[in-house]
Amino acid sequence: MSMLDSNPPLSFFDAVYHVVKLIPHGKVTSYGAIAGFLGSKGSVRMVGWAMNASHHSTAQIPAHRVVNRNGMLTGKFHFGDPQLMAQLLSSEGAVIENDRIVNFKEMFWDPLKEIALQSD
DNA sequence: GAGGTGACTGCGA
DNA sequence: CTCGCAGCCACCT
Repeated sequence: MSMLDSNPPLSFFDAVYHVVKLIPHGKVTSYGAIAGFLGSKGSVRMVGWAMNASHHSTAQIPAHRVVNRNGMLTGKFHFGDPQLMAQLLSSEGAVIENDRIVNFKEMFWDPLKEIALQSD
């Protein structure tokens, strides 16, 4: 079968998209948190790569809610307009200052913890 | 089939 | 404080 015909149960990208779509409004998370939730803490790069491909996905991915561990808007240049990411986050209650979420700690949403609590 | 790439992270100097 | 390096793995050429 060709690689285009591959039909895995759930690709790594899809898993990332699933987690990102679970991020509540007004909350944000980090690449490392997502990678840790997926069980591959070392795959943080792949998470970012998945977000890059999120544009290719038809589903709406709130990629603006994913930032690095410092709460910095590292991927803001991938939204077409560099200000869009900060604008979206700002509209959700985030305080952006110098391309960084000042209240990042307050808005941080850890899927590994939050989802685990919801699961049971 | 093999090599290059990356929206990250942690540690060392 | 800043800067550099290694690790990790799926996707693309």
